Amino acid sequence: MGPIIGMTPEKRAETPGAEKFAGLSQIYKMGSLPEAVDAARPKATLVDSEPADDELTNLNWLHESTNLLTNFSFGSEGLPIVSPLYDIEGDDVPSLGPSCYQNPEKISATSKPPYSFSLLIYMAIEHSTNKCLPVKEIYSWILDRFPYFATAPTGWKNSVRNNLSLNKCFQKVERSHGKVNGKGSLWCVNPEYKPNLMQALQKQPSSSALTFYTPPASPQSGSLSPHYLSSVLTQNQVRTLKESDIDAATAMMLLNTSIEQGILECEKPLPLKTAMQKKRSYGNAFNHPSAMRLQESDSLATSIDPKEDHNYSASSMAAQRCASRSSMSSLSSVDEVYEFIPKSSHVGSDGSEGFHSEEDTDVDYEDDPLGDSGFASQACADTSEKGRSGKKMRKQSCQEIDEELKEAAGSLLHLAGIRTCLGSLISTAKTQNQKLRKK
DNA sequence: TGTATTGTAAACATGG
DNA sequence: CCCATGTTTACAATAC
Repeated sequence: MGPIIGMTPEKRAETPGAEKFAGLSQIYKMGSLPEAVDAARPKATLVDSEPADDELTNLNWLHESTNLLTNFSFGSEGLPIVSPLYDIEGDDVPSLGPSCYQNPEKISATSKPPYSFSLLIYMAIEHSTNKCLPVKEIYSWILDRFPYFATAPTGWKNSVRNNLSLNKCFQKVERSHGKVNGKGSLWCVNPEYKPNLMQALQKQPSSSALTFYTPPASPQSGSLSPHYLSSVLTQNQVRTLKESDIDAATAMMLLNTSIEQGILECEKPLPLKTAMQKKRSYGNAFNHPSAMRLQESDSLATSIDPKEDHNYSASSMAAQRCASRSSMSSLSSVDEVYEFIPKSSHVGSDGSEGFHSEEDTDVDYEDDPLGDSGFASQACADTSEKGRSGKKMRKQSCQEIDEELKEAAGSLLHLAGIRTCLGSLISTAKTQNQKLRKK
């Protein structure tokens, strides 16, 4: 492969499609997340998308994700329980300390690890509590586990950075401005590629990697159980809501995943963030056939340069996202999706295209005829406040807003691939609205 | 043999 | 200016 075509300097979420909807675009805008990861605690672990690969269509990876919530407790599978969730910063997670990491990696202290840099990075990140690490921590982790690098030429750090930059498996998350936490960004594993990384890791000769990352057998491999998934999500949600300081980035990815997963459900392509547009297609190694198949049939109307398209992640990522199976079907409404977003990350507060969340409804618009939708309710409420022109005006206004709501929500949900939810959602809301009006 | 992946090196930009 | 970080380019080695 020759030199790779230059990419646009702006790697962040600038997908035109996403820009149209500020709400979503903000949601996908990982890089701009305030307190994205610094605020993270043992947190809302990502509920990853599930590629429609045969090997990955089962819930192994999802189960693994669930296990992430429980500190990788694979004990039930008879696998060594190795909790990678020791807190690097020595926070609230019981620190097991590196001593419990006298894993086999260290045995080969002087030999080169059998892992590629991408896997090393992946392991490092996965070991972290926040599932995000600055480069320096990644260095440290690798050095700690693989002393080989202590004596290796310094070029390996360059390789690490190079890999982080180029490998689509890794996402950069900006640190929050206010926090003096060193310079540089935090790096996370792109949930989309996590299954692939795990798969790659399992293919490694090292049994330690296997015991470490091999997901347990799925209780329900093959197809998604909404209940199971719901329970996972609920667990996640509950945990999330308990945290006062929530990892917005994770929640974003969670939402991202959820919505993306819904995309496939409805087979509606969605232009999403193109944050992972990278030149050297490291991530292509993890593209699975199903994704490619979808890509072929994908009518995704992104404005990705076709030249870049085959090589970079944009379309393949979209396809891969589309390949992600999911949880959206288990969500009864948009609100359920948004419940996973920490309030701090809710959009619309800045007057952007407010796709208001439930919290708005609950707090401010209790008498909202469209209780499920703060979006319309606010407008209705405002109208009502001014509504000295009588019920007729108000009714008309609300009807108009209903229409707008349907349109807006329809567009958004259609875009998000969760349109299937819309029918029931709106009809329910409409019914409620009518009932209230009758009163 | 060609291609894809991975590793490595180096140049450069940016920011603390 | 130094250093860490991040990006980009280039090339080599390797596997398939």
